Amino acid sequence: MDKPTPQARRLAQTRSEIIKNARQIIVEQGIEGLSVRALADRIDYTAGALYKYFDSKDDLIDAVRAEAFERLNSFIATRIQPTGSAADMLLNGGVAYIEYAGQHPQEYHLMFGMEPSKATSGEQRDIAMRSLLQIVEFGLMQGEFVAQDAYDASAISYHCWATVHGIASLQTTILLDERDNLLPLSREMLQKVIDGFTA
Amino acid sequence: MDKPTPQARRLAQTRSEIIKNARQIIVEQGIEGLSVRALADRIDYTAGALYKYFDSKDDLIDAVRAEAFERLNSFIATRIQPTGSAADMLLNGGVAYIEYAGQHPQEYHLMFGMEPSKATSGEQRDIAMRSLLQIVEFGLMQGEFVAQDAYDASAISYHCWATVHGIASLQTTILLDERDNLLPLSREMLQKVIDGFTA
DNA sequence: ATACTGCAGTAAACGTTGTTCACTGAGTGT
DNA sequence: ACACTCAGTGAACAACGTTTACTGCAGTAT
Repeated sequence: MDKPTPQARRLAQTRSEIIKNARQIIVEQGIEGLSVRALADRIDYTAGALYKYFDSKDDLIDAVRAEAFERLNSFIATRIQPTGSAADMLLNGGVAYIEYAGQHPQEYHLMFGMEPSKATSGEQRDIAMRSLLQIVEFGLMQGEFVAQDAYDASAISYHCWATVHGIASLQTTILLDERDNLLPLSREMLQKVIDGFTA
Repeated sequence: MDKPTPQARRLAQTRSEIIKNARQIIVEQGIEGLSVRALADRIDYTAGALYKYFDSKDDLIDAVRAEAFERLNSFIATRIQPTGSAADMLLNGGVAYIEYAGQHPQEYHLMFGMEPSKATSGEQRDIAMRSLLQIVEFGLMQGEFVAQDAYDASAISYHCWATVHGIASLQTTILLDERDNLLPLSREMLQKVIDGFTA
């Protein structure tokens, strides 16, 4: 079922080529450097041609954003080994998140710096959210973490998410202090947060 | 010295009128709704006229951003009474920050959602940073807080800043959970962070 | 009073942006 | 050989940020 016809393959191929080059422009020059014409020139197309593949520039950007979320998610996944404790998974996953944001500031800004306005990328974000929630629930279930009142699993997830996101965001915009490397400090901060709900 | 001549007064007056209306457009329609022509129309000017008051649109936006920082800073200041403990100041200040961000999402996005690129607004941001650092140092000095290793005053500030910023940022973009009111939970999370470095 | 000067504001233009649309030309199925 | 689909073109559109030559008024000096 759903055998991809050759035409459909070509279409998908071109589409992903467009997305790939759009991403490269963003990485090199930031989101402001991405114009439909500049992107078309880069792949020897005409500006109008791109509208056979995307309804609008916003649509295109959202596709790039969705891909960025995928990259972020899979990078984090490589840093989490399911054998470890829930605390380790949270810590390593969070640090990976911060590290990725630091190494890909333009992509990170694309993902979180502006309102998504489309649903495609939101899906990917929800995936990340759910896996975070699963880890927390796992930790709660086997007594590694402890909840109280309104500070339940989703609240704990929210707290971790917010901490990691806050650190990553500050890191890309403001270097509050001139440290050689913020990662160890980030790890320490995250560890403190995790300690806050560890039994 | 520095008696403001009538012309200078008028110039400053018009300038602030422009900023005020730019802010209103942003609040009503978001940053995307702000065009030089739309702004000029609103105050019965011509687009070109605004360039007598600002070098560029970016310049204008940065002025709006600087004003937004001032508003945020003074709002926080009203919620901090210097008589209380350092922990209370951090908690109330942080909650005020989150509250303000929730009530003025467009302004918040303007302040932190994009790279500043200009220095005028960065100044205001540094002011907020310094007063935060002062509170932490105050708390450390009288033994209310405790530092360790690399987790010194600036690291603690950074942690608070990141937490508050992360919560505020998530709040304006993603409502992870459908809660009636996120403020109590935010307060609780912030309290936990503060507990982490309280003696 | 008169002429000069500086400056606030205008109107029109320029180049670039996102987007649309009538068209072309090559490939495919019959 | 024919018709049809469809990826891609090129010109046009309105809106954008910005610049420039110009206008007319306020204030000042003579």
